[in-house]
Amino acid sequence: MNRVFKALADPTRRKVLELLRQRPMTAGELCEHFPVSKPTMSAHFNVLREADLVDARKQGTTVTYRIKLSVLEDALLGFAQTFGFGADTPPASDPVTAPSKGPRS
Amino acid sequence: MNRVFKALADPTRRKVLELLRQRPMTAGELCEHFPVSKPTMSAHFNVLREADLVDARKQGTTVTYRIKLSVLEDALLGFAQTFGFGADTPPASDPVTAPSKGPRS
DNA sequence: ACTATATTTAGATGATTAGCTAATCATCGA
DNA sequence: TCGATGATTAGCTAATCATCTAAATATAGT
Repeated sequence: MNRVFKALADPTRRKVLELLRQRPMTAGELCEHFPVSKPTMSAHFNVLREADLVDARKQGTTVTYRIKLSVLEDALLGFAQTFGFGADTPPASDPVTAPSKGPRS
Repeated sequence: MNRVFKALADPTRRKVLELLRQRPMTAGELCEHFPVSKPTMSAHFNVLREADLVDARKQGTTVTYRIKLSVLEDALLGFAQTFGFGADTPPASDPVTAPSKGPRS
């Protein structure tokens, strides 16, 4: 999950995900949307793959990237629920800070 | 919003936010929960403040940090809605990729 | 005014990151 | 088999980042 947030920290990568939300796209197709070199984009794709946010499928000479929506959803909503918003699930009762569990005072 | 995601990219800072979810805490109190030096924590607090995720209130010699839940919620759920989950709002129709607007093909 | 406490600032360092160009790999069509 | 195309790898640089120690600042209490 740390990797997911690290991946989301870069605006280029967030925009890649938004593009992939519409439809799967090849590496080259994605590259056309950004003013950076293809190797740079390839590195971004790697970060997204290592975060398990996208799936890469090679077909012939092209690689098609597809967003893994459920992974993004789990990370995002899971974190959101920790703070009590985004769903009906109550905020986590953090054992560290829960009553009479913390080492404080 | 970029600053928010940058801030969330570090696990220490995410944990600070989780601690502040329970109650406002002073800088020193927060520091006790982490195995890093106080100046390092101070830097993390700065990042969180610049992302507008926390509010710093000085009282005498101590500084009390308070989470700004609405800012976190707006960023998190706003982004989540872009992808169609987390709320009843439909996913954004990205003008860049919407039909007959993109420079593609 | 002096001292102790809470926190931040300054300055340095090692690690990571985003970016580039050039080169390589892999696949397809002729 | 060659050459073109799509994509990644290698190797580099500049910038950012997390961390540290030492010093500075600010406030409170004596």
